[in-house]
Parts: sequence; C-alpha cells; structure tokens
Amino acid sequence: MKTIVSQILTNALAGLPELADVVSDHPVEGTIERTRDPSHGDFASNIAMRLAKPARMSPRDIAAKIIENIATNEQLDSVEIAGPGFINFHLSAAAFHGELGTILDQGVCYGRQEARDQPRVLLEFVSANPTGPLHVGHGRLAAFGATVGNLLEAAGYPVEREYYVNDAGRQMDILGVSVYLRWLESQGTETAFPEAGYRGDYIRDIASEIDTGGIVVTSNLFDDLPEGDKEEVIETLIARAKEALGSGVFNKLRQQSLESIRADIEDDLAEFGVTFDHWFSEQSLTTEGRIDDALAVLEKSGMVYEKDGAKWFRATEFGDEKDRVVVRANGVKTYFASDIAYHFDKRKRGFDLLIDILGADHHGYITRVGGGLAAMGYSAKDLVVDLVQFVALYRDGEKVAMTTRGGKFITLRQLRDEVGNDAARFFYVSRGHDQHLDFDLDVAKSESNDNPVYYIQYAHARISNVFVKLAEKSLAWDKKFARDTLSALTSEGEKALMTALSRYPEIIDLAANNRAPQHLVHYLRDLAADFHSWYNNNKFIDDPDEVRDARLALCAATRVVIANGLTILGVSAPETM
RNA sequence: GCGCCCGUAGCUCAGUCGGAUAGAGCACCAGAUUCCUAAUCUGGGGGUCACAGGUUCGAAUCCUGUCGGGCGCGCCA
Repeated sequence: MKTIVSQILTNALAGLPELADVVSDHPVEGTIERTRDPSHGDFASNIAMRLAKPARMSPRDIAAKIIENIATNEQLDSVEIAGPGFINFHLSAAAFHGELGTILDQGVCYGRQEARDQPRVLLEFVSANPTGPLHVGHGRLAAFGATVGNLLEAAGYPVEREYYVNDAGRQMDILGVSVYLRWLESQGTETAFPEAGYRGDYIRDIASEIDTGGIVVTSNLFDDLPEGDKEEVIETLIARAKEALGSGVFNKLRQQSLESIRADIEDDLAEFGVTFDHWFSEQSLTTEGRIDDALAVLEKSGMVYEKDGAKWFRATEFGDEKDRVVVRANGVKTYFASDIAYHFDKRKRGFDLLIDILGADHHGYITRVGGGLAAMGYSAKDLVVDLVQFVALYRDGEKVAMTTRGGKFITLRQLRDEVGNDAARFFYVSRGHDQHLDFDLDVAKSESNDNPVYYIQYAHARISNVFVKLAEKSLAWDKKFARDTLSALTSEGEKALMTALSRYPEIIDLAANNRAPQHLVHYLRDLAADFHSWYNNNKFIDDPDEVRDARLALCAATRVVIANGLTILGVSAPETM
C-alpha cells in the first residue's frame, strides 16, 4: 500500500526538474512513513524537510510545489502540508477496500515478496555442541534462527538453514570416556567419575543403548591418577581408555555417543518446528582436507607467520586486538582454524551472505572470522553475526537458578512440556536478539488475557467461529461477491482494522531486513487488539446481506494476515480454542 | 584493565532512516454479557526517556563524558 504513495510522490517530483539534483540523494520510498495520529492522514512524507537544506528553500515551499504537481488519483482523497513541512496523504476508502481484496486474493502469499536469486543466504544457527541435550538458551537460538529464516524467505531470499555440529576435538573424547565410565558402572565396576566428565543422566542412557561390541572392562583406569587438576585427570583417563579399548573401539563408542546426542537434538528441534537443510560435521573439515586447504589459502595470502613453534594468523591486520593461533606448537589445529575453514567452505559452496546466529559468548569471534574471510579474498561484510543474549527464566516471580557446570539446567524439552511450543516460540522472539530475555513461565502458561499468544490466537479462532455460525444459520459467503460490497466498510473501527492489515507487508519487510522478529510479534498483538475492539462492538451476522458480506470479508482478511504472521513465527493458528 | 550489549510508567516491554502531543500489556480504579467463545471490550490515573554536555529546523533515537546493570577475555572447545 505504501507503493501507492511512493508512486504518487515520484510522479509529482518528476514534474519538478528544478529539484531533480537534490532528489537523487533521497530515495522517495525512505521518506514515507505511516502516521501515528489518524488526523495526519494515512501516510506522511518528510521529503520537503530533507530537501530544504540542499535545495536552499523552506520546507513548506517545497511541500507546496510538490503538492501542486500531484495529479488527482482515485486512491487519494487529499494531500496537505502540516507542521514543519510534512506532506500528509489521506488515501481513499477505495484504496483500503482494494487492499482488502488483495489480501483475500493472495491468501497465504499476502505479505510475501517475489522470490529472487540473489543473494543466496546461508543461515547458521543453534550449532550447540553434541555433548548433551539442548537447554533453554539454545531454545532461543532455535526459535530466533527459525523465525529469521522464515522472514528472509517471505522477503524473497533464497535461504538454506544449517547446523554446524562440533563433533571434533577434545570434548568428543571427554564424551566418549564419560559414556565408557557409565558403561563400566553398569557392568558393576566401581569408578571415580571425573569432575570434568559429562555428568548428566543422559550419559547413562547412551551407555545402555549403544552397540557395545568390542568394549571391554578395564579395572586399572583409576590407578595413580594425577592429583588436583581435573583437566589432567580427564586427559589421563581418555588416554588410558583409548589404550585399553584400542582407538578403533574407542572411536566407535565416541561416534555412537555423539550421533545419539545429535539425533536427539534433531528430534527435539523438529518437535519445536525447527528444521535444517544441512547438518554440517566439523569432522568432515578434517577428513576431507578442508582445513588444510583453507590454511594453504591463508598462508598464500601472507597473513600467517610462525612464532614459538606455532602458526599465527595476523588478525590484528583486520581489527582484532591480537593475532590468533591457527596451528599450535604441538601441531594441533585450533578451533579457530576450523571456523575459518568452515566459513571459507560456505563461500565456496556458493553462498553470498553468511548469517551466523550465535550465543552472546561468541563475541570476539566476529572480527577474527571476518578477518579470515577477508584474508582469503572474501569481503568480511558478507558475514553477519547476530549475537543472541541470554535467557533468564522466572517462576512465581523468582529467577530460576541454572548452572551448566553442575548439570542443573532446564532443558528445551522441559520448557516445551511446561509452556507448550506455541508460547515458547512466541516468547523467545518477542525481544530483539541483542536484549536479555526474561522469560516468565507463569505468563507463558496462563490461558488468560495476560498471555499475548492466546490473545492473538483467540482472534483467529473467533473469526473461524464466525464462519461456523454462518453455516449454522444456513448463510453463505462468497469472497468474489463480497468484493462488491466492501464500500459498506466505513466506520472508524473498520478503517483502523483495514489500516492495520495493510501494514503487514511493511512489517514483514522491516522484520526481515533487520532480522528483528519482535516487530512481527508486536504487530500481531496490535492487529488482534484492533480486531477484538471492532468485533466486540459489531455483531453482524444478522445484518443486511451487503453489510454482513463486507464485514465477513474484513474478518476473512484479518484471519489471513494473522495466520500468515503466526506461521512465520512458528506458532499455530487454531480454528477453535 | 579492554571489548560488546543495555538503562523508557510500580512491573514486563514497544518506539522503523532522527519527525508532529513518547505508546502497549500487566497491576490499580470504574464499567460492559437476552448476543457470531468474557481467553473479549470501554473509560481512568500513572513519565526529569539514568545523568550532563554536544550535533540541527527537530533527539528517547546520533556523538562525547559520568553513573548503574549484564556478558565476554585462553596456543579451551
């Protein structure tokens, strides 16, 4: 709908060659905004104020010239200068009725932009280590990432979703040895379970489920363990377990364990409505030589040097505070080397825009990986990292204590069981990613008017019910026929609701381009409020045919927009509640 | 110490590229149901946008500083 105004304005400016020079710096589209106060019309442009300085004219004079050049248009009722130089546009009722028709015609496609080929987006999110079940913090990454993916798709971008599985490195050995020790316990062997091992109950489950062929009992694992340092203890245990089992058997145990956890994460996310196009294995970077390839490219760039036996990347050349090691003195490649290789690989697979949605603790990583990409010939600007801040749960007004280390944390599954998928998806994206989120379990659970999820869903269910009642009264409604009756929609409440509906495409655009799903959340709440307010004051099934049909069209259009919006959020749009 | 995020009503939060009189919900107060779910609606009180400067036609929004809160710093993963 905004395009109506921008077209009118563009046409008017075309008739003012004297402003052509200064206009070119100010895209018309960007000067138009919705008005807050209905007395200011439907849209306002501040273009005259922006042009005032470069054109060396007063804003109101410019506005007057522009208005003189606006041709009469059936979509437009009137235009006026207001305040310091705003141009206010009052659109005609016909324009709003036309938009309503568009909503009904386009249905699930309303608010979506045409698919484009570029830029190809790779959206990486969650990527939690496969060392245990997802907790509530990962849930936010999942909900946020999935919703951003939906938004980008709605905005027409080709987007693929990817989960990076950190299945390499020392933590996997720790996982392997943890499972082995639990297995030993199940065989009646006493263990002194190490502090640095994974202590959760799920480790026992894995130990009892996996194929244990070839695994043997060893009783001397705990003899003469180094004292004190828990890291040394676990290293020793890993080494002894590998020796006792042989690396083949130990690897099999480790691979089964991580795959079990990874599959569990995949199930958990799928139940949460979060799915991925690719599960990318960190191990594959090594087995397929991609780390070496990337390091070779990096070395060729001249951005790698040796010091103290280690290989360092000149991260400071790219704005990092210090250079970073890529290969340690002991020959082991660092996690950072994997990250560089992984992102290099993403670009080589043909993605133009890399979006990483990571936990807030990954800050610091951005400059480094961006620097790596830049050194390898790709612009660091094509890597966008959104850091998602932490989640605090509240129950009965009290913060729920959680520590990852002590294994005392609330899992995503527990949260989903407690509040349901809809509430969880909704609340997780109700704030911007860079804001801390206080998740109030009591509000999320309440089936009452203080729960915005139910408030919005109820609007959808209420509308669905109207059509049920219609059938019960043996009345029919036809969307094509109803389009001829829309001029019956004239009240203030109807205007407000139509205005809200027409904003939907703008909201999708805004939310997608800023990766800010909270705009959609707040919009849907406002839309539901406009609907409830109007509906409560207008019972219309027994109205004359034309009025009834027009109002049914308004209901149907509202239902379309609410359903489309909720679908993007991953929240269900129920027919009854 | 350095870096990042934040500070808006009693509480939880919106506030788009700098726009017109800073908005919602909850809570509080007063009302609405012979009705197409009251999981709803109508009305009311409630603000030094942390503080101080600066930029300009215009600042909650941009810049600088101060105060307050959260998070992160590794040849860990």
